[in-house]
Amino acid sequence: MTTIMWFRADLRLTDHPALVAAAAEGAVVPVFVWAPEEERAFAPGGASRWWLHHGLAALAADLRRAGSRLILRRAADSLAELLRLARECGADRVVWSRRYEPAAVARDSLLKTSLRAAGLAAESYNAALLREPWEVRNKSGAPFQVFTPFWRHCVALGDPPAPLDAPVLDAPARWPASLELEELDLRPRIAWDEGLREAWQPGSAAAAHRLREFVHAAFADYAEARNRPDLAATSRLSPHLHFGEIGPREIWHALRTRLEAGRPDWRQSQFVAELGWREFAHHLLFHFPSTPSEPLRAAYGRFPWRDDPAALAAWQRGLTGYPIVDAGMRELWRTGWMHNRVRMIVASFLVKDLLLPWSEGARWFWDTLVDADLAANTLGWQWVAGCGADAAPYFRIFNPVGQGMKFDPNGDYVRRYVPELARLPSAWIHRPWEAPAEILSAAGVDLGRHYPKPIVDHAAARGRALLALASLNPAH
DNA sequence: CCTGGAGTTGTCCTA
DNA sequence: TTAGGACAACTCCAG
Repeated sequence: MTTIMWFRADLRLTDHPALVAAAAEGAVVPVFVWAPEEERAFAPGGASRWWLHHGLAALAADLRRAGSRLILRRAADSLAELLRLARECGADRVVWSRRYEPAAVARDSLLKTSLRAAGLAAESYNAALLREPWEVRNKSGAPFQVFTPFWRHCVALGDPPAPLDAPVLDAPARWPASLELEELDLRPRIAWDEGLREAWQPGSAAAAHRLREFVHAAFADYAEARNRPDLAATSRLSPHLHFGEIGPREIWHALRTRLEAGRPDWRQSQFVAELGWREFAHHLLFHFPSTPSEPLRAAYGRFPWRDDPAALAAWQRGLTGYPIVDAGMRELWRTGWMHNRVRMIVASFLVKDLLLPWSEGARWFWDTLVDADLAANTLGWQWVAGCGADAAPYFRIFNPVGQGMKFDPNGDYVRRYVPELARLPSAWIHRPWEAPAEILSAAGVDLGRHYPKPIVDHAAARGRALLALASLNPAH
């Protein structure tokens, strides 16, 4: 038997049930088909394509070391391309790892039926989640919509299966033709990716390395330090997880091996709960597939969002006049990533201070994040906007000054990404418009020239947001 | 079916 | 200075 291993968001060789199934019987033809049109409204953005380019290069190298290859194709229709590939190499089976985005679910189920109708075997497997979304149900048989009971339930189900070793791959009698990686045209035409190259190394080897470093150095302090964008206290595994360069089961068992003896309660740790949020996001996306574009709470459909292209542009470029917001937006633009605490701050600012639609923020994140993930992005934005599952209460409006002083107390994060403020003392760096004139001039800052004055007054904007939110309540 | 407790990440005012 | 309560109402979920 010859099996096509259809890679998508599972760019690794370990803990890969589909690959193990493929290798168990006969030859394996590893394939990646670039078909962004099939993702509908959510084709990968620029930063994701950059990561994908390098992630595919890394996977191809891993496969070469295993005596195999990665066949690359560009197609408008994955089904037709897989059928063509099967003819070219005499394959009689196609296997893949499941995806959970609505467009992918629809495409994959149709594709499975069609492959079988064409006389090929077709099987899908779980490489991305601890549990399948349909396996997790509350006591009434419905999907969960609140995180805490969801995660309690998941943890009570016990440890997920142990990760699988990378299988031995037999080559097929004849290889189909492949494009060169450059021909997929995933890299930017103009070289804006310098910051990404400095910040990231895609690939499963780098992911494994990052996990080892994190467990060794940062896990113990994670619950506190994870909120500090000025420290390197988070795992930064999110893009690796999104592209499947490492799987959650591998993380789970690495933690178990490392921590079980000294810290038997590790399953209740904050970091493991973050894996839980990733699971919860996929659970919600699978069961509520309209949420990437529609609020889960229907009342928010009539929220009075503003239309203000100038304010949106100021937010996107990091020119709002609120240093912690601008630092975050510039970190995103430069490195393709933003610290989680700062994601909440900038999102709250867009949605509540500027009253701009959460979907605009989600769209910008989608294009600029190397870890852009439809499940996580949708949950995060709807949570901040208050219209999602387990959402923030309406009165929770982040104060960008208070958040800055609390979580970037020395201003180092702001200084790194907003260099025009670098010489301001910590006491003023999160509120330069309140600094005495002599402090500003000593720091070389001319507000309105070197750095903008605040584009909205936070106290006034907060009042406006509370009024707008109250308008959703029929009693008002 | 009913009931009651609870719900990631805040802010601001008052005593 | 600091601690505590108000800030809506609703829906989810378990018992």
